[in-house]
Amino acid sequence: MYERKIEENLDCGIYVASRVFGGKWKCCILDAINRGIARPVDICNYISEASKRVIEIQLAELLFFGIIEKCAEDTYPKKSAYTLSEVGKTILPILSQMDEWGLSHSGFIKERQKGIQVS
Amino acid sequence: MYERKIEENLDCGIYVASRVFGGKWKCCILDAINRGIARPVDICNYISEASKRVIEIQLAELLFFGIIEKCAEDTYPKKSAYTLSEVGKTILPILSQMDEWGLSHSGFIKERQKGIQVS
DNA sequence: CATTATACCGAATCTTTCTTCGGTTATTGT
DNA sequence: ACAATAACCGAAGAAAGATTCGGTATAATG
Repeated sequence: MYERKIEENLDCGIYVASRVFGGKWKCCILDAINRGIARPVDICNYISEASKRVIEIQLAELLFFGIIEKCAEDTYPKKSAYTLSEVGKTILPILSQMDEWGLSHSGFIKERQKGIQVS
Repeated sequence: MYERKIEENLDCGIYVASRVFGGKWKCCILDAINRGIARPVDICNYISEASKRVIEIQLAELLFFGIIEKCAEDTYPKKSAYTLSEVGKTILPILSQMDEWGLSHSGFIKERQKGIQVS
């Protein structure tokens, strides 16, 4: 976790949302957990492009914000297992909407990106 | 605009979405334009916390992606004016959803942030 | 009981993004 | 014509975020 130098504006809802489930991998992590991939190792394997460390950090953050829960009731796993909290589940519809939007416009965006290494 | 060193995964809808309207200020810019704040100066004043430069850059990016349009038909303004494109308008419901989510959970998040300068 | 796997953590480094600052060009208003 | 304002750009550097690497502790396995 990082020390901020510039104050945040938590009065903007969009800012709060991107604070909580923005970032490069948090959505993927939530998606994984929602699919029942509960243990850190499994999440890391599922999102193999991401570094192990960032998944650890973001799991900790999601836990901190109460978006996910760490369960002791280890049915299958050996140790840690995460599930979505009630609050966490309220994020899912937003994620699907974003995913849907992105997928239906990805061709268009890819076209624009072609031959362009900048953004 | 910045030169990327790591390739992007445009096959993930969420990634595409955050590529197009993620970032620190793009949502605010879209919100401003949606409210009829059309000219760059006015947008800068509306989002006074953001630097002028980043608004210029992100306006250019939104224009590049076809999310906004630059209009020559200057009714009121002296020079540039931006409006949401048809594609741009499809983003609005997602923004409201995010805003709504953020606002209804901001108290909770603020509480967690208290006395903590990290995230 | 030694080995292995898992869950974490800290620090250094690197990439991406944002900000600051100093420009140029063109339009507006007097 | 001349200042003032607006739009836009480039480059340097700061800040945020991600990655890499090397740890410790503890639980599972043979």
